[in-house]
This record gives sequence, C-alpha cells and structure tokens, in this order.
Amino acid sequence: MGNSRVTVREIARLAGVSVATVSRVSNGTGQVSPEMRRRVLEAIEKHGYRPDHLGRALAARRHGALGLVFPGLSGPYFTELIQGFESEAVPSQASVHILCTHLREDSDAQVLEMGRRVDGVAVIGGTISDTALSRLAEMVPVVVVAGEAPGGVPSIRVENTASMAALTRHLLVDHGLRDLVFVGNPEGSPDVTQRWTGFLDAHRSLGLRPPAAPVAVGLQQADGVLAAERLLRAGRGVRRPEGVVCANDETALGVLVGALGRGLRVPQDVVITGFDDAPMAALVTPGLTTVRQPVRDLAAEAARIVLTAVDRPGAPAPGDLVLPTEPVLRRSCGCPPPLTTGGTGK
Amino acid sequence: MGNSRVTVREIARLAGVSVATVSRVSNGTGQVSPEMRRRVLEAIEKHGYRPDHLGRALAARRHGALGLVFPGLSGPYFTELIQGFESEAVPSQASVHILCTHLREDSDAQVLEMGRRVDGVAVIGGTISDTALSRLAEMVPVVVVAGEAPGGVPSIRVENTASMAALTRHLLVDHGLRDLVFVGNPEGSPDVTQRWTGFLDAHRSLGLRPPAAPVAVGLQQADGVLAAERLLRAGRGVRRPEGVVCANDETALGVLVGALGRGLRVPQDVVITGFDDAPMAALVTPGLTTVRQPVRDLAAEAARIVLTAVDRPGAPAPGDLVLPTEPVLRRSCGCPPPLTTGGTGK
DNA sequence: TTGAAAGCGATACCAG
DNA sequence: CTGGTATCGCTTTCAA
Repeated sequence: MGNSRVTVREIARLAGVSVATVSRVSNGTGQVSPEMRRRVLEAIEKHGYRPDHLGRALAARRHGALGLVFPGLSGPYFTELIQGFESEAVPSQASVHILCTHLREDSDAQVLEMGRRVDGVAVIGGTISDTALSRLAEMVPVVVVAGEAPGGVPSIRVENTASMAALTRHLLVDHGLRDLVFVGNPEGSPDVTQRWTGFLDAHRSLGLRPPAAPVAVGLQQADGVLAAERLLRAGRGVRRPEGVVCANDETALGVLVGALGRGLRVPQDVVITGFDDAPMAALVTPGLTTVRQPVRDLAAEAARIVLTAVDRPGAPAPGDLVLPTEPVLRRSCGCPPPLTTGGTGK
Repeated sequence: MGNSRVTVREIARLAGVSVATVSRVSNGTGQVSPEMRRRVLEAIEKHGYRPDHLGRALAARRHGALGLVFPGLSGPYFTELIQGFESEAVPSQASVHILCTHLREDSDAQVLEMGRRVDGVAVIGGTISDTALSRLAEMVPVVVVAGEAPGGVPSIRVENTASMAALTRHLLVDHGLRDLVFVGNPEGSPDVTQRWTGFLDAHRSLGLRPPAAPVAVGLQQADGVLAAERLLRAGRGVRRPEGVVCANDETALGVLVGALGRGLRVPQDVVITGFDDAPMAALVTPGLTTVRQPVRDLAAEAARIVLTAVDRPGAPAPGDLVLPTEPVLRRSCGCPPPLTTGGTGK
C-alpha cells in the first residue's frame, strides 16, 4: 500500500483536481477549499504519495543538504562534531553529506564537487587548500570550523592559545615542573598550532626555555602510544621529561597507557595533560588534567551559521566566532584528587 | 572566472549550437564533429560551466548518493566503517549521506526520509526496526551491515561466534583460566549477541559453567573503564575474575586502563581480551589479545553490494555474506611476547 | 479557490 | 552529425 512511484499528476488525476492543487495541499501553501483538500488527502493517503525530493529540489533550486568536510575522522572529537552538526541540520530538514579528504590527492576537486550537491558546507580547518576554500565559498555558503578562514569566509573555533598557556603555566608554576614536552604536530591542524603557541608563550612569559620542537605525531591514541615509546623508554642516557603536554586527550590517553604499561606512576614519575575533556578523561585513573572545549556546540553553531546563510543570502557574514574553553585540573598533573569522582567543575 | 549559474541553454546559445549538442559534449556521449566540439568546449571553458547536479539527477532519476545509517558513531570501528564505505562510493561518483539514529525517537521516520534522497542505503545492524528496514528496502536497495536482515534484504557481517568461541577456549584450555567474565551488552548489537554466544559455547563444550550474565555495558572505551571499576575493585569479598573477555577492543582498552591504573598487572593478575584488532591493540603494553575483523572490507563490500543493486535492479540479491575473522594472540592473555613487536600475523 | 502553463536544468529520442 | 522537443516531478505565477 503505497508505491513510491506515484507522482503529483497521478494524484491530481485520481482526485480529479489539478497538480497545482495537489501541490498546495501537500505543502500546506495557499488556500484550498475543504472539499478539495479532503479529496486530495484521500488520494495521497491511499497511494502513499510523497513528493519526490529531486523534483522538489530542482524547482526550489535547493538541495536540502549540508556538507561536512573532515581531514579523516577518527576518535571522539569527530564523533562529537558530526553529532553536533546533525543536531542542527536534521530539524531543518537538511541531510548531512560527509567527505573525508584523508590522505587523498584530489581532495580539493572532491570538495568542489560536494559544493555542487549541497546548499552549504562546513569545513574543518586544515583540510583543504585556501584556494579551494575560496572557490567553494563562491558557490555556496561556507564556514570554517576550528581553523582560520580566508577573507570573507566566516569561521568558528575554540580558544586554544590562552587556555593552553594557562595550563602550561599551571604545570611550570604551581607544580614547579621543568622539562616539559609537547606532543602534537603544529603543521597538521590550526588547533594544534595555536596550542603549541600557548605552550611556548607560557614558557617565554616566565623566562624559561621551551623545547626546541614538539614531538610531532598525529592526534590519535595510537600516536600517543608512539610518543610515549619515544619519550619514556627506560634509562638510556635520554632524560625522561617531567611533564608531557599533549595536543588532545586522545594522545594524552595514549601516553598514559604507555606510561602505565611501563610501570611508571602518574603523576609521581611523569605528569600528563590533554586537551578536549573527552568522556574518558574523567574516567581514567589517574583522572586526566585537560582543557574543556565545547565540541558539540562548536559544530551545532557551525551548522546554524551555514543554515542562516542559506536562508538569507543577503545577510552579512557572521565573522569569526571563538568559543571559550576552560582548564580542568585532575590528578594527572599532580593536583590533589577532587572530593567527588569525575571532573572539577560541574 | 566561472559563475556556476550558467546553464546548458546559455552555453548552447553562446556556442551557437543546440542544447542537445552541449549535453553530448559535456557527457562524451554520442558523436559530435570536431568543429562543434571545439566551439562547445570553448564556451564551457570560458564560462566555467558545470552541469547542475539536480537537473541531471532528475533527468536520470538517480541521486548519485548513498546512505549510511549508524546507531551513534563513536570510536575507531565507525571511523573505519565510514572510510571503507567512502572508498567505494567516491570512485562511483556517489556522495555519502550519513545518519546517526543515536537515541532519537523518530529514527525510523528519518531513515525512511533518507531513503527518498539516496539511491541505496547501508544500515548498521540493530539500528532501526525491522519494519522500517523492510519499508526502506521497498524504496531503494538496502544492505544490512553487521546484523541480520529480514527476508529478501541482503546482509554482510563478520564471523563472530566461532572466533569468539575459539578465543574463549584458548583462555580456558591453553591458559587454564576459570572465572571468566564477558563485558558487553548482547541486547545492543547483533555482533555482541553472537560474540556472547561464542563465549557461552566455549564453556559448554568443555562442560564448564559460564557466568549467568554478561557485564552489560556499551561499546566505548569509557564503558570499559566502568566495567573495570565494577570488576576489579580491590578485595571486598567479591572475587576478581581471572579473565575479562570484552566484546570489542575499545572496552578492552578501557578495562586495561582501569586495571593498570589500579596497579594490577596484566596478564599476571588479570587477563584481558578484545575483539576488532584496532590499531591500538598492537601498540599497548601488554599487547591486546583479540580477534581481527576486516572492518574496512566489510564496509567497502557493503557499498559494492548497494552500488551493484542500484546499477542492476533486476539482479538477484547477493544473500548473506560472512567475512572471516582470526584470533590474534598477544601478551594480554598470557601468551609469550612475539619475536617482533606488533601482531602475530603479517 | 482553481487550473493551465511556464519554468527549474539536463538528457535522450526521433527526425532531418 | 545535429537540432527540436518531450520528459523527469514539482512549484508557482497568472488568469479565470
């Protein structure tokens, strides 16, 4: 009961009305007499008619879809991002197209192709070239998430530098640590670049010499394990750092696993910090000191920006939004355990 | 230099040819004289014409898009799944729509709505109701991934029961362990159901009594930490299990972190195993004993099945595919460390 | 209030 | 080879 191949014309014929009337009824637009409406609804019901998305989209010249471009999604961060984005898109009847440019050569072309299939796009910072980004922005509304956007393109990100500097200062001043290392590749993502900058800033403002270079690894847990292997191997001339400041929670957890697996005690033998405040951060033993960032809100707001731009092509660009972040001190930096389990703040 | 608002008619007029010829040139179909072709290409180039996706889709009555439905993506498993799916879809010019039904009430309706926007859908098992699945299958080709499909709908999954039984037997027989527990919720996903069955089978075939119930938690790392808290708390009358068999690697890693964080030694104090052979499994210390499953292939094959069905509507359903899996014995079950780091296999 | 008809942008059949 | 034209399914003037 309800072949999906039924068209407006079909319904119009069966109800003995014009296609215009069927369209009006099925969209609730315009005025239709009760009698006509009844006849149409009956036919619609009986044949399970649902207006074809393509026909409608072509007439409206609107896809009813939003795009989301990733470098190569992995881990809780991207999961949150997708869900936050969806939480705004779905209620607006917009489906979500995703594209992982991960390691592909033709990613610029693919993103442009996506631009022809959606009404607007959110691009994660550091994913495609600025030229591609600008060209994309010429075809549809675009917002850059967690990164800098070329002129005219709005962006949204979280505060990285100051909070990472604060966290680093906490380690240097409150815990009196020296020999900190930074785990993460500043080349890879704008977020990491800014966090590395914050790490350096903290050192400099205290007149301390920061390490010359970061431990440039990726952002996955496995990368953290690799970093731990490099940093924490027993003895061997190389001095073990007092603290490992990681670009995100995932790598921090990887380092933590690596440390614990080697029999090291955290924070007594080595201090470890992350960035994100992922669910795991509060659960591991010891709890992970980190910086809380509102990933879900970030993505939801990105979706809102794009949707608004789609609805009102004339509106002024929203510029660059920066969402606040907040250090969360737990046991892994040497702070005393909180009175209740879990995080410090509510 | 190329406004995207140019249409076939525009190009036709500018090149002094008919729209049919423009279409032929831009699609490479039919025969066109070199002279015409040159004129058309020139106009196309000059105005940066690219055929509109909606117009084309409507004419072809084909969206050029595939859908992927998740329960609520999280962790490396879903990451792999998406990338595997994309790896097949993208070369076929199909964009990927995703939908996370996670915790939403109207997920059935949303999946049906998706069915109207794509040419075919892959649904992760246990995500939507069987009725919704059947109705979806009436509108577009569908394949169920990692789950059972109602009659007529093809499915693809990995072998779970036998490999989990083999792994469990290994613990019971080769390592002489008793008091094993299973971490994972069989209600939540078909994969877990089958793994729990395998766990039970191994006990029964050896005449041993398995635990009455699993530790029913989710599939994320955080759930593993919670399970560890419940299972490994010090002393307290409750006897600590000798081995913790987890439904996937993520929870196993969570349990591992929980165990190490409590100062327990693995495998000496407690044995831990997973399922997936995620990248982390080979990297942690001790290496995680697990079962390797080809997640990427699973998703790629799912995409292939859908694409084939889309291209050849008449073709017979491919039935139910089961991809092989393979136990990977590492240190966490008590096996001796391998000669080289990493897994046992190649 | 209702219907006829003109698009939306592209494809493909059928003559010429 | 090439062009005119119907068609895909729906929305939306514009008259009646």
